[in-house]
Amino acid sequence: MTSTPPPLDTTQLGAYFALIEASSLLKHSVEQQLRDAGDLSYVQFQLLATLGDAPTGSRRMTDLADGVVYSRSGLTYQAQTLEKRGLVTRSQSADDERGVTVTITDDGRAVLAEVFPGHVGLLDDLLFAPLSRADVETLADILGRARDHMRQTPPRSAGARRRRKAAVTDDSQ
Amino acid sequence: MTSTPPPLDTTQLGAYFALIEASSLLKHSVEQQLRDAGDLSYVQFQLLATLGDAPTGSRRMTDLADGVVYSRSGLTYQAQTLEKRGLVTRSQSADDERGVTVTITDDGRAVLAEVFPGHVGLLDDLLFAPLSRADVETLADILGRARDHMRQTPPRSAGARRRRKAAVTDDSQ
DNA sequence: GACAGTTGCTTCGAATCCGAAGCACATGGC
DNA sequence: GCCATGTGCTTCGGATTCGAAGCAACTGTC
Repeated sequence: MTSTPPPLDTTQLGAYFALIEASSLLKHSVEQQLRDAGDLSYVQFQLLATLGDAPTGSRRMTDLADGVVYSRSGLTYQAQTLEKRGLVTRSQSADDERGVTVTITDDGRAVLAEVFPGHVGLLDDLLFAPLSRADVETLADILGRARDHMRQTPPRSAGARRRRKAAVTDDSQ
Repeated sequence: MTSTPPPLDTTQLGAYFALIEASSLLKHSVEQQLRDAGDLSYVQFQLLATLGDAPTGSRRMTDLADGVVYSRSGLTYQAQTLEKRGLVTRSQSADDERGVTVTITDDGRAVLAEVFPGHVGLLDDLLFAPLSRADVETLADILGRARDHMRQTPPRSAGARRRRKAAVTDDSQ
């Protein structure tokens, strides 16, 4: 028997629903903007942005997948798509024969630059408009803690083959 | 083009990323739990929960779609799936011949009751564990406002049929 | 009542997504 | 070196998703 069907109180329920709804609404809108502005899906944008943010402009597949919270197979698919469009290149990792390093190209950076203003504008309109500066800071703090906690806490029955701790590979030095 | 790439400051970026990442991580974990506990996808759970929450246990398709931020066609697909499993029924609306009313069945409620404890438990572990009571309240407030704002603000291309883009030049008539 | 425009839902096709299985390389024990 | 096991990525099959197009019913105007 389930000992106690632990009822979430109204506040918790409200926070949970607000989180899910807000992120869904935002994601949908952003997705449309990205599609219009640069024919990118949300994941593709996230990937390009992640790569563009990296010092070397490149990352390993697994790290990318973890970064954007995506399945490995899904990432393979998207990486292929992006490669076909010339926005990234894929090459064998230097130190690990089976590793694949994904690198953003100049075209990729160009597309990124193309969509970014609109992206930011949309965020301002939809997400930040009704929020004060303090709200945004608080939000970043609270959700940041939640995210960090979830990243550390493996799902109860992680079916994954094995969870490996990140050994931050410091690139060229 | 926009000559001013309005740069989001670090805090805004942090809030945005935290929102996306937190909701993604949460959604993925919840999805697994729902799959294991009751063979439900996240949307299906949302639909059942929405119906179970309604006084009459039923809603119109469009209202459901809006509620869970979903496409109409996607909802049709899921409603069919749920109907095949006997968790909901679909019937013609009384007042509108073309409207379809979806109603949760006893089996549907049973499945809902089956997965709910685990669902709540997971939320406690993943989302609420690192947050104080005040955090949760604040979160509900801020994200609630953001959600309400987004619900009111039609996306630039709302997709409604009557809403035609100005860019389309065939303004026949 | 007939008409045109609108709305509710479904069908259709194509894209995207995931988990499981598979392949290739890596690593440790012998 | 050789095997067992672990890890990185891809392939495969199936499920899910969306937008556009289509059909049926509603609405207002005349």
